[in-house]
Amino acid sequence: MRVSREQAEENRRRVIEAAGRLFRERGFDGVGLNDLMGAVGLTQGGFYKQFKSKDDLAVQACDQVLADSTERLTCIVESGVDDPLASILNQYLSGAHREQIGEGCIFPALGPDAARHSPALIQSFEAGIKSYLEILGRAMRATLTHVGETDSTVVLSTMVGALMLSRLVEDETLSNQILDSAIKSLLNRNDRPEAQAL
Amino acid sequence: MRVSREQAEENRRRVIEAAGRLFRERGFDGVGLNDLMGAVGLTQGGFYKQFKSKDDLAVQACDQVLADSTERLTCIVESGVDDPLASILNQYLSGAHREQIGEGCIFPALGPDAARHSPALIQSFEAGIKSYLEILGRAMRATLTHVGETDSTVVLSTMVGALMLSRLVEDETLSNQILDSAIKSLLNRNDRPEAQAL
DNA sequence: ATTATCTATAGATCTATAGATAATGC
DNA sequence: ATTATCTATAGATCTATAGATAATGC
Repeated sequence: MRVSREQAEENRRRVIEAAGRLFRERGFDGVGLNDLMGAVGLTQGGFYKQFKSKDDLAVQACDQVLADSTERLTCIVESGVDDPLASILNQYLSGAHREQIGEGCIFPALGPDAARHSPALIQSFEAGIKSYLEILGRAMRATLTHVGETDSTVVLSTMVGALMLSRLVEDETLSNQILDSAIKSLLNRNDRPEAQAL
Repeated sequence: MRVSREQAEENRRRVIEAAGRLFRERGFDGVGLNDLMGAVGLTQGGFYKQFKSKDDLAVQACDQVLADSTERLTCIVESGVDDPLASILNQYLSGAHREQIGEGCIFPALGPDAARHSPALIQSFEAGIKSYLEILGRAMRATLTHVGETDSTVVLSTMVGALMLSRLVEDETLSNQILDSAIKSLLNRNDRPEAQAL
């Protein structure tokens, strides 16, 4: 029954990862301890030897998800691609992201849920939002044609809102329009082609 | 114990109204049948004589909330005010709206929750989104300085995303910035003062 | 007589804890 | 000997149902 200390640490890591996915898919209240432990082949009895409480795991899982997401975004910005903002928007505001809620951005998946939970969870989200804003700001500055007026908060708000709404619309034409219009709006705003054309 | 038929109908109406507030405040899973019936002074035993299931009530409550919201927005647009879009944005993206989640817009309060629930609930939200888009489109067309490029989906996405994010940020300066930048962005985009200035 | 609401409860589920088991680590 | 995980269960809570109660409505 007992496993090595490294294996136990690995199990713990895998539970946190599974929790990140399951919470995004089903919400915090939609996942029980048996689901969380069962997702990695364990039983729920050992849960409290690994975590202080379900809320404790929720915070750790969200921290992990946010760390992964911000790293992915940072990689895009630092890849040296021509238009990092366009790269980010095209990935974020895609049908693939819309369908993969369990692997997707945490804000449109759990934002309102988190706002109702423990202060620790809100603080985790707040730190994540600030990281996102910082990275988006870098992406906007790295975009050559940028004219430098739009606040990065607007970019994030539109991204998060569009993805969330796109998941509430079964009419696929409208769902795609929500995503595509957001991309176009954020890139046009950034480039201001009309103003430059005049 | 028994009350008149009109009183029963009134009780039913009040349960639906209380449900709309409680669900937005605590999420669908955060409210029990005892909370819902207790909010209007009844006991939970009578619940199933009034509603088919908790999910049935959820759909009715969301329909009611959306009907109320769209009527409020329609009133603003039809009030003949100079800039209906600005009126809507200033109300929607305000600190007051941020603090009053129980009386506020349903999308940033329950959007992700709804996406996980029954198809009936998603359809209710989808119909609400289409109504919002239609009204926002009217508001944009009624705004004199409008240049007619921005999709109403972008306006709604930014509104919903900004309000949701503002509730996840305890740093009030940033929280206000998220709201204010969204207003400014959506009005500027609509007016295009820079393009006109050239 | 009908029925809106009540009390009571079944049955499921969820978080958390207790103690047993069997493998690791000294 | 220590401990990671297991089985088992306590205690709370939640949805839903059953049957009693007392007022309405014919």
